[in-house]
Amino acid sequence: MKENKAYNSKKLDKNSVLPIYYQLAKIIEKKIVDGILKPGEKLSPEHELASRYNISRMTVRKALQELAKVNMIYTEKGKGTFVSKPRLENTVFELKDFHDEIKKMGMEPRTKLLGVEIIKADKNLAKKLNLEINTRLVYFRLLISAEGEPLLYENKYIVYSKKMPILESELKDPSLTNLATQHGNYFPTMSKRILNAAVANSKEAEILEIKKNSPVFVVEQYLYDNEKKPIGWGKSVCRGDRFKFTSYIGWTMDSILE
Amino acid sequence: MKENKAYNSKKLDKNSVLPIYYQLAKIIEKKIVDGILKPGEKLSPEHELASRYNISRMTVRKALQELAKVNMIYTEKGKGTFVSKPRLENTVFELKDFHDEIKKMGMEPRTKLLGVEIIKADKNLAKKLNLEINTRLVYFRLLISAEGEPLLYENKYIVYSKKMPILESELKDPSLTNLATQHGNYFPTMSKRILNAAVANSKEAEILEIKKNSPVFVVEQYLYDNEKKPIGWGKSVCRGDRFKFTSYIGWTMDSILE
DNA sequence: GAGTGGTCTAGACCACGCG
DNA sequence: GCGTGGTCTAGACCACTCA
Repeated sequence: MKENKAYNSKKLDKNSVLPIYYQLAKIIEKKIVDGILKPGEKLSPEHELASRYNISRMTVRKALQELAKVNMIYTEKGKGTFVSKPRLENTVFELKDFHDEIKKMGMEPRTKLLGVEIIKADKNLAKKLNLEINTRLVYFRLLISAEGEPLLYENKYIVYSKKMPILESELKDPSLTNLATQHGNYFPTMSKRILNAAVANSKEAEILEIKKNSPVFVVEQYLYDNEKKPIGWGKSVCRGDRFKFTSYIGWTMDSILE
Repeated sequence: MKENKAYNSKKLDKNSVLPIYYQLAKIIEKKIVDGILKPGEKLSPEHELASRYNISRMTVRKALQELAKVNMIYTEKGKGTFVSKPRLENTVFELKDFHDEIKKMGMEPRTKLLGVEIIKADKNLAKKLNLEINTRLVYFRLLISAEGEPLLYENKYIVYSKKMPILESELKDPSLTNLATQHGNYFPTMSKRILNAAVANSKEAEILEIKKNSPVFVVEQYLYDNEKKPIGWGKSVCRGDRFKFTSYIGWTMDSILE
């Protein structure tokens, strides 16, 4: 095709505070966003970019790496580097610890411990945690509120392994990971979460002070140790009228180097 | 502290098919997972790792980069490299195009076009798309099903800018991005999505063949061009009994080099 | 076999954090 | 001032792809 007339190359300022690889990445990004380089098209080979801009190939690679990190380009070994098709549908919704989520919303979360007890696993829990029936578990019931309004009702079960008082400080971080670390001998290394849409049942509605059958998010969390053995399970019911998940995705590189 | 007795260093196999940086990353990962290196602790400086393992510093950096990519370590300029605290609550839920989601579930999606028309923006749409009232929009109504069962009801609005017939092939990818690319003169570069929990209203319930007030996910999507001007908006209602979002997070590096 | 990206080296200079 | 990570160079060899 040879549509690269090359001498339209913007210059790199080697004395700039901005790293050269960043400047180059920006130049290529602009060509893509402006449509000079179209999705599917092949970029010039690395060695050619290196000689064209009078920089080392490693620096070119660093620039391309940044663009690859945000999915604007991809490489195929032995073939070349290509412009990706924009896939603005591939978004991710972040869900951090709910305490953090609430802080992010600009409020101060408060945790109320509704109950803690040692229980024996029933059939259902035994199955979820892949344990024998009657294995002892620590069972937490928590209510998280902000500004006097209940937001979140949580039930968490941790495999019991050591006696530990409930510390006031724990309520500052009632995440499953933290509870398991405090109340179990296991070191959690893996976690699985499932997000469901549901409606509040009578009990949940009462606790959350919403109407029965109001929409809620239900987040289940499984926690595993480094041998993939389950060590905890939790279920959080969040008010649908107070939580939503937002995600942004951009066909730009703005995320890097903020 | 000097707890690095150093000569416990596992050896690197320079003739292995596995890259050296990957072998080193795995060695360090193991030290972290085994608790030899604890969260918050400082790693040996890069130059020290380089000389200890008889490799170049650039290779050490590549190894550390891989670990940083999965948040096991982080660097602080001028200070050093440190082991992160495990944050198993910081998960992300992926939501690709619904067509892809359905395929991922092992089913073959079918899209039915319930209607297309050119409409004029009312007050509500004008506000959402930041346009004048009465601006012309293309309005799509879609129903996506799999195995004879309706799963998803979508309403999408694209800023009208060129006449285009509705192509059969479009229904293979009825994503907002694709529709906007086909039916607008704008090149979408940014997208925002909002995920809500809700209950189906009468109309949605009828179309999705579920009971009124059943739980549903509602995904709103805004699409912008490279000047951040809105060019499309959509609302997808998904059956809560058929969709859930799952996410895994692991304190390991297994994702790299698949 | 020619062209490509993936890995690696052995140096170098810099800006930053801290005492 | 010293130690640290961040950037950069000018080479090298390899494995892969495709004609």
